[in-house]
Amino acid sequence: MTASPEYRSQLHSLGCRVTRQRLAILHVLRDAPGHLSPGQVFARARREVPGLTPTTVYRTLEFLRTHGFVWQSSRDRGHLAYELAHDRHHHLTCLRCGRETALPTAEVERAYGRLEAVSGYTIDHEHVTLSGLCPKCQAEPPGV
Amino acid sequence: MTASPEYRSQLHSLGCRVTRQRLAILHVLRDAPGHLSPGQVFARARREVPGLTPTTVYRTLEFLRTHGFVWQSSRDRGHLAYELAHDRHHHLTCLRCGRETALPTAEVERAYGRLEAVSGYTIDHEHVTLSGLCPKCQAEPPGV
DNA sequence: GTTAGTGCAAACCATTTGCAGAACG
DNA sequence: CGTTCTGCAAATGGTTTGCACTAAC
Repeated sequence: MTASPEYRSQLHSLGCRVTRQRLAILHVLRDAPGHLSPGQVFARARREVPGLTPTTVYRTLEFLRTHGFVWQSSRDRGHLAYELAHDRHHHLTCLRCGRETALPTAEVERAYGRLEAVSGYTIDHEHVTLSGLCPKCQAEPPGV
Repeated sequence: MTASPEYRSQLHSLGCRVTRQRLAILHVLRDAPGHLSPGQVFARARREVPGLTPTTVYRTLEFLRTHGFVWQSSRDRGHLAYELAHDRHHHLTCLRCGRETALPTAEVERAYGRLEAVSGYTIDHEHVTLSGLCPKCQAEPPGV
């Protein structure tokens, strides 16, 4: 969590106020390797802003989403997850060990492009998080 | 909701009891075109079993899932959805009008196959529900 | 008759909302 | 200073759990 003139100016140019809470939440998302749940964002951002409340986290995440700062996706057990939007990469989450792996955007686009052509739909790429078994966990015995 | 000797025998062979509630919920899922939320399952199954409770629906869906009768997937706004497992087809849900369209399994397999090859993962096809805009809604003005 | 399954009520947890005070510009 | 944003507290809604009763076998 270092200084962040980029975020300051981005928020400012939107006519929005630059608050410690928004900066802290942006920092948390920037430093996270993959997706974070609202609860995880709250736990980490509270370290930077002690008086922070979950309410503010939810409102800020929704604010950041509507302004294009973060992407939202559906994750396990039907809960929401957020990630910074600066680079649009896709994730594969391992169902067993939880590890997240980035997917080449080009491949994902190509895969969905075929499905779009077949169906006529415009597929909403951002809202999909793929999950499966990573190579390591495939090699391990299926027990546990 | 007709007679269902298939479900009776399937349940029976597992050593599980054949109850009106389980049969009703299986009928509801069988007659549904796509995914259903627990709440939707409850509303429909209650018509067949008046005294049914949401509790039983949740427990039964979890029971059916662990025994391979239904698939579970993450849907919009981070909620759960279920569908009968007998035929593995994939769905595309329109974000605006909610219409569900079946996708040719072969195409989906091919799309994911590429991603699996690139990543080394085994992708869990069943837990993904794709969403986007259907052709009709794409043609309509973006307002509202 | 046993045991699994259900209904009821209450608990639980993530998320949302109303409102008054604090902070940004 | 005016407006936006936040904190607090309470409400909400979907989901889970404990326990006693019912029903399947």
